[in-house]
Amino acid sequence: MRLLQEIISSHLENLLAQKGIEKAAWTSMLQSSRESSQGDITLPCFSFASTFKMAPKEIAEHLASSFPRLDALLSVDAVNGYLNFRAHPEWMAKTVLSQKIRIGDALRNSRRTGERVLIEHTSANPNGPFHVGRARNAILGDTLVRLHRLHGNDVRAEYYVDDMGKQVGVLAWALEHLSEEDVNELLSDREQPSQRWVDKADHQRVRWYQAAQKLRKDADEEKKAEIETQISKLVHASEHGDVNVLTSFESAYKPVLDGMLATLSRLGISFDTFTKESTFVVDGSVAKLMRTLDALPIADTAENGAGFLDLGQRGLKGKTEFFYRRGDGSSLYATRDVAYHKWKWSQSTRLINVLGEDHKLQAKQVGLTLEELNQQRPEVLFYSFIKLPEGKMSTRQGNVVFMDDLLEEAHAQAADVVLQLRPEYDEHKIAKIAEAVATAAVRFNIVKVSPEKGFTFRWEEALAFEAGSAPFIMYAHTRACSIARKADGLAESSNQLPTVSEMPEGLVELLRTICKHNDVLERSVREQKPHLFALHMLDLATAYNGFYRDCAVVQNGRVNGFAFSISETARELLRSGLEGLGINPIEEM
RNA sequence: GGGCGUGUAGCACAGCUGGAUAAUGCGUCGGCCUCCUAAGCCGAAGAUCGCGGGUUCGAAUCCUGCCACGCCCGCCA
Repeated sequence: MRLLQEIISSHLENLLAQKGIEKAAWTSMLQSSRESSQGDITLPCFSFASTFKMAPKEIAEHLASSFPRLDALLSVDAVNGYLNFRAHPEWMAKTVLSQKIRIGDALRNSRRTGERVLIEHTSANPNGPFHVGRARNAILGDTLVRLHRLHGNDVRAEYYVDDMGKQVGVLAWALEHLSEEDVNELLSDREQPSQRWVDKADHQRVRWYQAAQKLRKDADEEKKAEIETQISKLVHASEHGDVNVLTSFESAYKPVLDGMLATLSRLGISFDTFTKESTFVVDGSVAKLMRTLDALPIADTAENGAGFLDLGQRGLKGKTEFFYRRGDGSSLYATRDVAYHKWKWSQSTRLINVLGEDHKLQAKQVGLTLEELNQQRPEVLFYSFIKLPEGKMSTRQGNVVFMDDLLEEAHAQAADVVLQLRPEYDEHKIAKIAEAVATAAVRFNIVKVSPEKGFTFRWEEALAFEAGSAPFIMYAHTRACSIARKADGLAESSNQLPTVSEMPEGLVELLRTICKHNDVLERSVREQKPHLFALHMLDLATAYNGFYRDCAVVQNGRVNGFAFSISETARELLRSGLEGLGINPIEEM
């Protein structure tokens, strides 16, 4: 539709310039119609009233009558002060078939934009399995990665591995000091973990972590002090770049991380690069950074020698001290994050981070510090947490839904549905479809809502396979695939472009939706709003279903060439769009 | 206490760079399989856009006060 807007814009410019109205004054007002029954593009004329010295209604009428007749437009109407433009269906059909609407593709043929984007997402501490809450980051991040690729950007998906500090220290300590019996005894009051995952390292080792946390909290004072001393020693060593300790940490968390990545892999999520937090301690860049920060005008030192920046001078409200060095000289998580970001800027021209809302303050501090170092702050996509109907999702309280369990349940329920709907399919085929449907439903359920909305996880919604869900879009795609199979090898009955009067509503609506496709993708990528594209894909599927209802592509053994071309275009957009959402575009279901 | 975010039909959610009759899905009620896969299609009912004030020709959208909920306010990560 952007194309149409540009066409209208160029003609409008002449008309309005005669009245002395500059393009800048109205260009943002020329927009997609809110009231789609009235037109496709609308210009509200109210603000011209004083310049024209006419009522808005008359201005719109005047503009409508003097607007030139164009092939691209079916009508130009004035309604109550609005100037409404309706796209000509024949023009839309020609535009769609002439490939002016770029057909996106997640894997190949993308138009390159030349933009290099580094998207960091997930970066979860490798201390236990993903629950649905933590997975929102991965799903949002991976969708963003895919949409950027679909749009033609060069994208690198990066996982920042938290391989030092307290959390990994606790895990490493536990694995060394606690036996399986110790762990079982410490966690005896908890629900036993699912037998299904006993061999999966993330589910296995998290018990050591939990047991250690329990000891740190509940053991007698003497024992607690001993444990704290041992862990502190490890953490301290890691923060000073002790390679032996870091290596032992790695052997503690690596299997956990691999287990977590296996879960993500089932959802179609993968990473191009992994960068370890310790890298920047070991290579000296953190120490160098701290010296640079010391020299800043807003830097200051606390009584015990700790270093901080007074970000209040840069507009930060509330607590304004941002500590980057402890009294003992070691770095903090945030310091390393600044060093990491400096390095990231050396790798790419655009940085995007996906972070939970709890990181907002931290991200602000890091951003301000980067600006203080004459570097840009990264773009950040913040998301709110997923709650359970019973309350907050928390590993500690055992109040969680593990992604592994959700996927198993989703698969089982999807398989039931397939079996019921397609009893003729064999076991293998059912399993394949069920897996695609299950993972798609789970991803889509999360990605379709705006990230800042804190939503409550409900099984029945995550496992909905009807309209408004991923399977609805997948189903429209399988219909298009089915038509393509049927049409293969058949003779064409005609290949004429129909006239407007011959075009049914379903066809026109599909053309309209296809014309919007890349506008939505572009906006989704520019504004970091994956849900916009997800919702557009629902619209596209709905529009395709309307086309399917109104236009017979294959009839009496003959293929309508025109309708088939439109169907094929929609099929390609559905396929690539589904891939952009991380959904396997299966051809039958 | 301070900062940030959210509040839209029974439920969930879109719209928030101001524009017309507030979009969509679930649920409810009613209809459609001799016809390219009915995981579909068609129709109906259902909304004081949290509450009050302000700006404007025009406010769900901007400003302001209040209320409710979430997150943050470690020399933790």
